[in-house]
Amino acid sequence: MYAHTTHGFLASRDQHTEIRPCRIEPTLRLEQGKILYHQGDAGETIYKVKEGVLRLSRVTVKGRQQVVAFAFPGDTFGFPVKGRRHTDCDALVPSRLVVQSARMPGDGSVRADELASLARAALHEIGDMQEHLMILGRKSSREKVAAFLSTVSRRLGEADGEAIRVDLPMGRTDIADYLGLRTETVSRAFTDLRQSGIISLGTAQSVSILDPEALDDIAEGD
Amino acid sequence: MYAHTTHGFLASRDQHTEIRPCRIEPTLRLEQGKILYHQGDAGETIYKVKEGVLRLSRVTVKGRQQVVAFAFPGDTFGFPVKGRRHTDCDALVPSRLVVQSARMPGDGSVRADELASLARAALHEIGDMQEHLMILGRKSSREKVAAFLSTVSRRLGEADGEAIRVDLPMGRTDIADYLGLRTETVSRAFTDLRQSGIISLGTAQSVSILDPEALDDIAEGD
DNA sequence: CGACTCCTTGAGCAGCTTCAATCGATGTGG
DNA sequence: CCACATCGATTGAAGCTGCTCAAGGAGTCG
Repeated sequence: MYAHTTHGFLASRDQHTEIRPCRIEPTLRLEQGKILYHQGDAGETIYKVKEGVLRLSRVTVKGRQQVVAFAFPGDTFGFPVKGRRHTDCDALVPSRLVVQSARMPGDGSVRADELASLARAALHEIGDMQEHLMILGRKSSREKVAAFLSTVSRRLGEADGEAIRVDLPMGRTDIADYLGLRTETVSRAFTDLRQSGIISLGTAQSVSILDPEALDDIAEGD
Repeated sequence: MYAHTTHGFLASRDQHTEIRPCRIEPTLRLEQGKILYHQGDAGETIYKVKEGVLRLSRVTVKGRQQVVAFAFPGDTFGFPVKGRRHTDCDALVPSRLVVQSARMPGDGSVRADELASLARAALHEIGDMQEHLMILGRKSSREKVAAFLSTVSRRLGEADGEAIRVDLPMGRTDIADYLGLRTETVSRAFTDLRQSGIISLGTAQSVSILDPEALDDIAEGD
């Protein structure tokens, strides 16, 4: 079970779900496992993660899942294309989100700074997805897992002397579906990295990265 | 040599970003093989393809290439992240581009409709990249090549009775680098599809899709 | 404690890659 | 005009990586 880390996340006074009309940025609470939206849903909003981790995924005809992205605190996600969601989205851990408009001019009054914020976030998202493409297309299983751990540790990790501790909010299946692998292969890669002395595992979820530099070397080493 | 089709695209991706005749939209010509920009270059513009095909790619430390995307007529590409290009870009065939600003508010005066056009194109790009992720993560070589041919035929193909004829502007190596495969594997997939009677090959570049429906079935069949 | 879920490990197999040779189209020089 | 060189595409054979199927271990919760 995921023990939520309390460090570093933005604190908010408002713990309520209700949308207050006087506020520009209504927040939303999402319990673990709850679905925010489905692929194909109509939607004109985007979300910014205040706390928690979300999973964006698509399911294929044959029932296999591709995790398109994980959304960490600070990330903006949910960009609709032609007013439709292109992925499913659910919460891996209890999460809090800020809801923002993603309406285009012509649909009504849109503020320029809102639009710019949307554009900037979308551009950032494109950069992230290109990284993901590099991982999927050009890496071995070991390299993929190393790259994944490196990224996650930068987003969720806590310094622990030389090491970095991370409490993974997602299971092996999610990691596999993100990297285009099977859970068995991910598990073997974890074991491999552990036996190389690069990481250590408390539970399966709690990872210590003992040698971040070596991890990055493996991740880069296409 | 690639003979550019000047008419008869089966699909055009032109959004409602009509160029207004009163404004000066600078166009750019790019010869075959010429580089438009490199990864890491500073840039505040985006480009819309009027004619031709561009290749967006990134090179890894070990010299292998990942083709992130192909830009076909009607596509907008080149979104800078934090003012930097995230890929290399070069022309696979002689191309003509429309140059557009991608500056954000704060950098100067930016028109709302320009910004909205940028945002819309970026959102569209995200959708395309998600498709690419699905292809890279969850498909066999045969399925990847089928999905690729299906996409390209919709963008560049000319109807030919039941069949669709396509003149591929890219070589086997580019296709392989796009799909996360080796050229030999791509070649074998072409041969496979040919022997199944789904496609036929004039030269290696000129493909006829004899059974588009069967091709899509293979492409979907995760 | 026992049922459940998820992770790990093992063995065999399939698909993709690797290395190598051949073919075909194109271009060049004699 | 033909011989030859060149580059990309194709084909073959062998090896390796990741997948499949299967069993066992570890943590969780009733």
